[in-house]
Amino acid sequence: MNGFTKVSVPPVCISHTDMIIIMFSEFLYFRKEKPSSVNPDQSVSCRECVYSAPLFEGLSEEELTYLSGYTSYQTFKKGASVFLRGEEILFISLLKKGLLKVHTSSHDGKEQIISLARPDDCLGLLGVFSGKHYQYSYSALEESVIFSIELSRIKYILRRNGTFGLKLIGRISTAADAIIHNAFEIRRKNLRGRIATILNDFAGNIYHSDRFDLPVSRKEIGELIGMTTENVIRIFSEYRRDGIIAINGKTITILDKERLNALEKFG
Amino acid sequence: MNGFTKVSVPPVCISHTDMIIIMFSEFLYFRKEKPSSVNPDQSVSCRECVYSAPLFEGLSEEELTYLSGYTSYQTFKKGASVFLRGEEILFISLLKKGLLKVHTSSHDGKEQIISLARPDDCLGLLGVFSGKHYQYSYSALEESVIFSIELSRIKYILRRNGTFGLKLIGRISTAADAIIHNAFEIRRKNLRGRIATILNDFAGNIYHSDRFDLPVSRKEIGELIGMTTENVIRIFSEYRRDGIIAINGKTITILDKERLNALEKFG
DNA sequence: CGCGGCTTTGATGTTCATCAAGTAAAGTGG
DNA sequence: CCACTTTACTTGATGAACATCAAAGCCGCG
Repeated sequence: MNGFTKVSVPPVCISHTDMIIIMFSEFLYFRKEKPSSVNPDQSVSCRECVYSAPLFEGLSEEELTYLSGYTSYQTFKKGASVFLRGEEILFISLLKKGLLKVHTSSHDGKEQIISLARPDDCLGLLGVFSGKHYQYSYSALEESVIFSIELSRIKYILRRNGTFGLKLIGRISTAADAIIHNAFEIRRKNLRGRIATILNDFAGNIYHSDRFDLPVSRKEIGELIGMTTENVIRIFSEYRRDGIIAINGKTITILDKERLNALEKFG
Repeated sequence: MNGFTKVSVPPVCISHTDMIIIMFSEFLYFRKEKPSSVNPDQSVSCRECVYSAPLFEGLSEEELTYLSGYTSYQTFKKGASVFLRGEEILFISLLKKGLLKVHTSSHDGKEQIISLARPDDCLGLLGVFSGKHYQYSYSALEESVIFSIELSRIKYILRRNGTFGLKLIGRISTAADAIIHNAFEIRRKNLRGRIATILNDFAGNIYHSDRFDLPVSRKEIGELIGMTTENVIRIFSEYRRDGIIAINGKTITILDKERLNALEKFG
């Protein structure tokens, strides 16, 4: 029903003896489409990933080894679907590199983007413990690398290590709170303010540069901040005419940060 | 800074020998204003409350007894402030009876209501594990009873009982997800649909009756679903003219549920 | 009794979505 | 690789939805 089937394990992971176990685990599924491009970069390993993720600080050596034995990773090309709404959640997934959109479509077919997932974000964390299925779909906006740890193994650790639970709760809370805060902030703002907000977000929080390539279409920006494609474009054009930004296709350069900040606050 | 100071412990709780300990605990604070009316109803006890709350299912007798020793309760009159944004979170609080609004005001002074807290909801659960302070304010819309369990004691249990942690995570996830889902649903809808939604929410989820007294002003409804007071009233009037609802001051009667449902879906 | 907050209605203007139409860019199949 | 199709982008015109402003009645409260 949801497009899952077994597929070859990424080569780096196969080299772990531990990983062999996974192949026989009833919990192991991969997406029907082959991983769009398995990253051959040998510097990325599951063990290293688990060991270095801030989420797992405080776990014992033993626990880390245990988890890394049930970890795999996949690379997704730009545009590829990572998880679909309704799929069963079998992993805790950690975005290691890239950018995802978390989205859903309402019954009348209109797409809504709930949030963007950035490196070190966990995927589906909200839904994991309140339901068995993803509540939103996840799609790659850039080439993205995702580490997946079997959910049942995480739960095994959770039951034994309350401190880890506290940490995970913190993770979930922070992520959820950011989404909620954002949703209400966006709602308060007029269209000019919303565009200013998202531009500052890309420049400040995602790309850390005043010049960046938009990873999303104008339409997707509209879906993210609740406005129509046409108005996204209109306000982009307006900001360009006013010398606040420069636009070259997908490339945006912020020219007048002060006015943009003022616009973010007051529309 | 935030209006906390010691105050007499509610009588029922004082009767627990365990509770005496609380009085000397550095963690014990009560609000500066006396609890607006301490409920003398002897049928409500902290022990009973902790034992019966679904959140605590699965805890051992010992653990329950431990927690109930660090539990107190307070009654808040309609309109009273329960927690203020920015206050330190010292308790996990459980709304036992009544209705609260979870709200905040933006820097330009406009109020926004994030959600309504119903009986059995936990207060500030989102913020507890991501920060030390309440992110939103909580105010009573009806006379409300709140049980508070010392946060440090909860954490003590959490570290030792991973299953309880899993349960709490589920709680947090579910609550956060409901808020997020709601926020995006409301955003999709036009004003007519929003009013229909909130009327159905009051009738179906809160009062379980087609006839109920609105616990909020028209202004607050606007703050909750993102529209102006005037338009809330206008659409109320429109629905009354169309025979969908009857209005008598704060009393609302839903007359035509089918049309209301249709309006909720399609505006 | 008078004041302030809540409610209500009408008039007005702004903001924003929709529609339409055209250009550019990007994928697709022969 | 080119013709073809589709998708993304852009601008303008129009109207609908919604906020704002104004005015008046109502109610509770000190």
